Amino acid sequence: MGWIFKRSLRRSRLSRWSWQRRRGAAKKCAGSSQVCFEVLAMGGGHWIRGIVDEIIKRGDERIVIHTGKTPSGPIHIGAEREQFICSAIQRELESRGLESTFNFIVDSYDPIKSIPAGLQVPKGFEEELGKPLSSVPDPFGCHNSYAYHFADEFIKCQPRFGLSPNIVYTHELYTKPAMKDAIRTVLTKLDQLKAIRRKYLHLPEEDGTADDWNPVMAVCEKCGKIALMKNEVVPNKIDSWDLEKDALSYTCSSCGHKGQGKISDLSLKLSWRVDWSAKWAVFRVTCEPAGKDHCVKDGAYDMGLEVCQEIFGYRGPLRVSYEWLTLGEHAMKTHKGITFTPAEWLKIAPPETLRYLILGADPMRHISFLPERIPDIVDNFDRIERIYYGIEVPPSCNDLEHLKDLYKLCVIDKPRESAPARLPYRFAATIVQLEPVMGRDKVLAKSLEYAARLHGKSSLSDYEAADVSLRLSVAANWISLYAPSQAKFKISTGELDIRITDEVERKFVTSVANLVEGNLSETDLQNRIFESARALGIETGKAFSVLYRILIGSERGPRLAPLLLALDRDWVVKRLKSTIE
RNA sequence: GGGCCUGUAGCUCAGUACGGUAGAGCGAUGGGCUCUUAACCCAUUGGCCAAGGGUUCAAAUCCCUUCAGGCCCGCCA
Repeated sequence: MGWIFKRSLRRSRLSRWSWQRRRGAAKKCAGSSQVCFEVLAMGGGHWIRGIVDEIIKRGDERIVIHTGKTPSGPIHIGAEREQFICSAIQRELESRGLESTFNFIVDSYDPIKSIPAGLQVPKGFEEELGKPLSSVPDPFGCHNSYAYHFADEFIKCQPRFGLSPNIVYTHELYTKPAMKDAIRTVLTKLDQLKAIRRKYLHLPEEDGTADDWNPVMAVCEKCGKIALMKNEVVPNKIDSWDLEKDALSYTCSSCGHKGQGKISDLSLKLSWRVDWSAKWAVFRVTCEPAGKDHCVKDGAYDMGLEVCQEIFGYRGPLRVSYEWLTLGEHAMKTHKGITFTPAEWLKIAPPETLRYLILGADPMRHISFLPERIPDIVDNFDRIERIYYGIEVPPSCNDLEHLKDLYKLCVIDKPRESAPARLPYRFAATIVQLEPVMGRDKVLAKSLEYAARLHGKSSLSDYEAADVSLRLSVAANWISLYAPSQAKFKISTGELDIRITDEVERKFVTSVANLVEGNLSETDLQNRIFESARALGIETGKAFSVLYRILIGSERGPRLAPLLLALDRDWVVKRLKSTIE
């Protein structure tokens, strides 16, 4: 009998730091013979603690944490939700002195069902549909297969996000004796399995003779396909088998080939609900998170647990269900080409901030992510970092324990001894736009100086300096790829149609032009501009916006003196004067 | 049709387990600052807590109904 880990959303929201766990009376789930417990976290801290309490309570000999993904195309950041939950479980276990194994199952043996929208593939690629992903060529030509290409793209990001699971490819796994045995078990207990399946799919009860379903699929030796992909998926059917002789025959639904051979030699696979259970049993999985789509009543997880128990004799893993991470309002769909990959995240934001986005939210909450909100996310991460180190006080003292836990789960390595000096993302996004005029070195130097000054340090450690540099480069990418127009500015080099008519403003612009010609230092120039504005009786805010309009066509802008000094002096003077002619 | 989840300020979300003055950040507005790298500080603004009903001295919170959105109920993963 599988244990169901039912997390009641209403009772487990992120910021109820003062959670309690209550072991409710066991209650029967309607329509299922399984027992549900409402598991609530006890005490303060992060929700991961409640999950780990449950894991420990199982008393498994070895703790095995699983995640899985089918590399049917680019793997998006939603898949990281599962990865990070596992990573967080592992860290929490570690902090309690417990070791665990973390496997990432790449379902490379699944057939390719469609070609994701927007993916450039060679001509005639449709011919590959129905083959296992592991034997479909890589359309980019850089990996041994389609499966490897997309799996690797995802996997190679993982160490940067602070995790390194063991990778298991199912096309390799299925050659192992343990999986062959699982297939033999399935064939032995086929009638029992059919009955379970009929129950979950709400099919009418039958005597079983008319039900010719069989979860064992064979890869055709002739055409290499495991299923026919037309309007629907038609798997290659098993015609007969003889377990005494370990023999099996099949018909290919694509090319019609009839093949036969030994179970130990043929390329066989189980269809997915049974496949999932078989893997749970083979690896003795303690816990596997799954998307809420699989976790609904009588869904794949429910059925999988029963199959695992009844057919394979293992009670199955603890379920942790999680909601989708959407791109704004849109669910990410690999086959529709709506994706945002971990690699894209790393281009525009520091890695720990994705952990923050995902682990900061209760698993059962939607996370709606939009790339233009990256600065908020990074700022919020910086804020919990300051709270962790006691530099800032959280709005409510109840938050403290949760936020400290959360911070520890987000940092890539271990928290440092003291708060690292960070360059604010918004600062980075601004100054980086001056790179064309200031040059990369000067931008970096200014940024290092600013980060040090903000944190009251005279110099930065190597780690801090590297982080400042990283933030500059991700902010630059964000500006060019995702920043909304109000975050961007451009030196307006084109013809100006601004004419300053107000007499006082004309005087102000003239005096600034003179100041720029005067070869002043940065601080002097900045101060003199203010003095000049005040002397003329213009509001300083208004005075500055006049200058920003002339230079970058915006009401506001980066600190003015450095901007003026970074630009070509003659050009600035000419430009300022052109507005008052 | 059956089931699960969601709906709180312009935006992102806390608060719902155990009913007790409607919260934060961002934004917007105003003010301040020998004065801004879209900064900072202060203040203000903002909500019929999706709608309706019920229970209660008291409901965002518990119960019922409705509406809107997401997802599952495929021999697919």
